[in-house]
Amino acid sequence: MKKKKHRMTKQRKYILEVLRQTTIHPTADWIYEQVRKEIPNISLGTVYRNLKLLAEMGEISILDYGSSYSRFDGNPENHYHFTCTECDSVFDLGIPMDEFIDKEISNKTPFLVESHRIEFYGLCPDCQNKI
Amino acid sequence: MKKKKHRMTKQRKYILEVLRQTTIHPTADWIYEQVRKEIPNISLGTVYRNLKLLAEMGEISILDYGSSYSRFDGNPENHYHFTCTECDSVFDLGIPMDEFIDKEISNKTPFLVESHRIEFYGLCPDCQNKI
DNA sequence: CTATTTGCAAACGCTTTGCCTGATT
DNA sequence: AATCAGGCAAAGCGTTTGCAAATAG
Repeated sequence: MKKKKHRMTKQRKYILEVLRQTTIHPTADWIYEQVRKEIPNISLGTVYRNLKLLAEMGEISILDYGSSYSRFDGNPENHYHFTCTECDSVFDLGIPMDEFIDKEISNKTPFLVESHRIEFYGLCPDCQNKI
Repeated sequence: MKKKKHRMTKQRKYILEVLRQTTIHPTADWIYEQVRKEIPNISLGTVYRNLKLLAEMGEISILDYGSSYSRFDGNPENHYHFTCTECDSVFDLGIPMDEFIDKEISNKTPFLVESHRIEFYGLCPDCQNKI
């Protein structure tokens, strides 16, 4: 594992700056539009490459959920899931939904919370043994 | 709003059956492969159309995470989010992470939990006023 | 210098859609 | 007959990648 050197190009620097100065959790395209005001000929590919790199560097975070494709669940009831970070399997958790947390957050914040989902991450039994 | 009638075709029926008999939270493609064993000339498009319809009917649930594109966050620290179901805005919640929940789930289940994320859904202040 | 990064455009991969034929009521 | 669903293939769309030229250190 060789450590790579990262240059702080003006593109990278400005992308990070734009992201640090907003709280709207923008899409790549929105960021692209903002950066274009300063660096008109930047390409979308560069934006994507830098967002990915900045996330790897721990400077920002990405709010997708890992895989690119959807998963389907024969159980239509809301319930919690556990995703193994090693093998990507998704399991149902047999623990009950927290009934009160929505109300609690509604009281503590200006948001009216109607539902929530919790995703746990870690190692499934099989992968705990493999490592 | 007119209510549509849904016929229970053999394709739809078998897709639902496959999904009900597994707990692996499969992808559309995996479902397609399973159904093909029974209905060899079914098309992927039909699988997608039915999965979407079954979800609308409340028979199954889809584990994608809403929008098709990623959102980026200038804050690399893990924290909770609130998504407005009306305007799709994403907000940071100023509440602290629950430090103990990972251990609690690790104790109660066979999974080794290393982290979790919680997404709350409901109405943001602006949209509460609009409705 | 030279390894990294960029712009451009083409490719990717999952999902959706249009169109027409076939099935159901 | 009228409506709903399916098969097929093309289109869609956000994202990734290959490549030659540019550039940071």
